[in-house]
Amino acid sequence: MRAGLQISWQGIRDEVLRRIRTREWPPGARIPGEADLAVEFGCARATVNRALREVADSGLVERRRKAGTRVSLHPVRKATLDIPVIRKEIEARGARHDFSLILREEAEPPARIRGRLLGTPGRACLHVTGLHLADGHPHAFEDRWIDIAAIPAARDADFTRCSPNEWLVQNIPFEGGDISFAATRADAAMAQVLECAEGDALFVTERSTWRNDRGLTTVRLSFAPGYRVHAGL
Amino acid sequence: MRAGLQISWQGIRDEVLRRIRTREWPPGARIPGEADLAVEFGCARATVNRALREVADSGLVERRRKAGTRVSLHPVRKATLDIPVIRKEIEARGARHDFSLILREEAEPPARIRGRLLGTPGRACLHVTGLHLADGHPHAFEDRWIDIAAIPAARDADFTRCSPNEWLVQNIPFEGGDISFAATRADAAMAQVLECAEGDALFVTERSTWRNDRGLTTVRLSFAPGYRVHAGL
DNA sequence: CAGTGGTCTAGACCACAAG
DNA sequence: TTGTGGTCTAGACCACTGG
Repeated sequence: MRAGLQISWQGIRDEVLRRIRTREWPPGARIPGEADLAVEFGCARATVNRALREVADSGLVERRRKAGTRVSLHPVRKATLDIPVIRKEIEARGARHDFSLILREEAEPPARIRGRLLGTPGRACLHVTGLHLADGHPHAFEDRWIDIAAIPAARDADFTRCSPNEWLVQNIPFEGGDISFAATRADAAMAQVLECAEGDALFVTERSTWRNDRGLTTVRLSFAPGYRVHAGL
Repeated sequence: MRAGLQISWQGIRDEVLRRIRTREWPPGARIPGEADLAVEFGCARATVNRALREVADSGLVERRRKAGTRVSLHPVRKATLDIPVIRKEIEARGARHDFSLILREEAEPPARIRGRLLGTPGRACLHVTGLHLADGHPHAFEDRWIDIAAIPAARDADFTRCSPNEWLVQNIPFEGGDISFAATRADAAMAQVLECAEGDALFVTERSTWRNDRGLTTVRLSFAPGYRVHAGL
C-alpha cells in the first residue's frame, strides 16, 4: 500500500492540464512517458493512461506509440453539441410542441438529395415536409427525404402527429451521419411558413444518416429567425 | 488462459450497438450488468466497462450505479466539431491566409460584452477588429474583446500580422469556454467589409473563454456568405 | 442496506513506428 | 530493433443510489 493519498485519474488530468497551461510543458514538448508519470504520481500506469487519454481526446496533446506524448502545437478545440429531438428541445424550454404535416409524397429526389442518400437514380423516396411549432409559433421547417427501400416501415408511418424527426429517432437506429450548419435568406415560401419576413436570415442545418454505408434519410431544418445553437468547448 | 480468441473493447462495443440496433435490447430496457457481460464475452469486467463507457458517452445508453445500464429512450445525438484556428482552416482548403487589422482600441466594453467576460464595470478592455482573408477575399470578420487585466501580454501583442484569433490560441491556454452559432443579416458596414450585399445571411459564431471562472476573451466571427460548418455524428 | 457501476492496481503482452 | 502507448486481466475497494 502507498503512504500518500489515493490520486484519481481526474487529479492527474488536472495536473497535466496545469503543466501545459503554465508552459512547464510548452507546446511541442514531449512529456514524460506513462511509466515515469506513474512513478511520479505514485499510481498505476493504467491510471496515468486514462488521464492522458482524456487530455488527448480534448486535443491538447498528441500521442503516438514510440514517439511518446507531445503537447499540441496547434490545439484544435473540439466542441461537443447535443442534438436533441426537436420536440424535446422545445419542451426543455417549457413550451408545447406540435408538428404540422405539410407535404407527403413519393417522388424521385433531385440529384443533390440523391447524392446525399447515396441512392441510385430511379429509386423512389418518401418526401415529407412539415412545421415544428413551439407554443403555436413556427419553430423550424423540416424538409426530409427518406429512402423507402432502406426504411420500408416509413411508408406506413403516421407523420401527422409524430414528426419524421421523432419517428426516425425512435424507430431507425443508425450508425453514422454528418451534419452541417449554414445561414440562408428566407425566400417567399419559407417566410410564409415560418411567419417571418422575406430575406430574413435563417439558421439551417442539414443532416444525413446512414447504416452500412447506405443512406437512410437526409433532412434540412430551417429555423425561425433568432434560433441559436450552443455548445461547450 | 481462455480458449477462444481475445476480444477487444471495440468488439464488445460493436456487439452492444448491434443489440441495441436490432432491438434485442429495446429502448428503455435494462441490459445485463457488467459482471454478467464479462462472463458472456469471456473477458474482464474492466473491458466491458470500457466498452459500455464509450456507448454511454455517445448517448445511446444511460448508466447509474445501482440502477444499472439502460438503453436511452430518447438518445441525444452528440456531434463533435473541430474548431481550428482560422488560418489553419483556410490553409487546409489550399488558400492563403491574411489578416487585416481594422481597429485596435482600449475601451470599456458594452454591457453585453462585459457580461460575457464576467468583468466588472469600469475595467478596461482591449477591443480588436479585423478581417480574415482567403486568397485575398473576405472570409470572416473578427470582433474581439480581451480583458487586459486577465491577459496583460495582449497589450504588447502585434495583431497586424498575427490575428488575435491565432495569438490567443498560441499564447493563452484556457480552461473552459462556450460557443454559439446563429444567422444574422449583414448590415451596411458588415456588407462593405465582407464585400457582400446588405441583408445577406451571415453565419455568425460567438465564443467566450475563461480560466478560473474569469473571463479572458469573447469574440464574434461573422463569416462571408456561403460559409458552412461540418461535423460528424 | 445491498446491488451496480466507477476506479485503481500490479502485472503482462502486444502493436506500432521511430531510429 | 526497441521504446512507447494500447489494451487486457483478475482482483479489490469504493461511491452512489434504488428499494
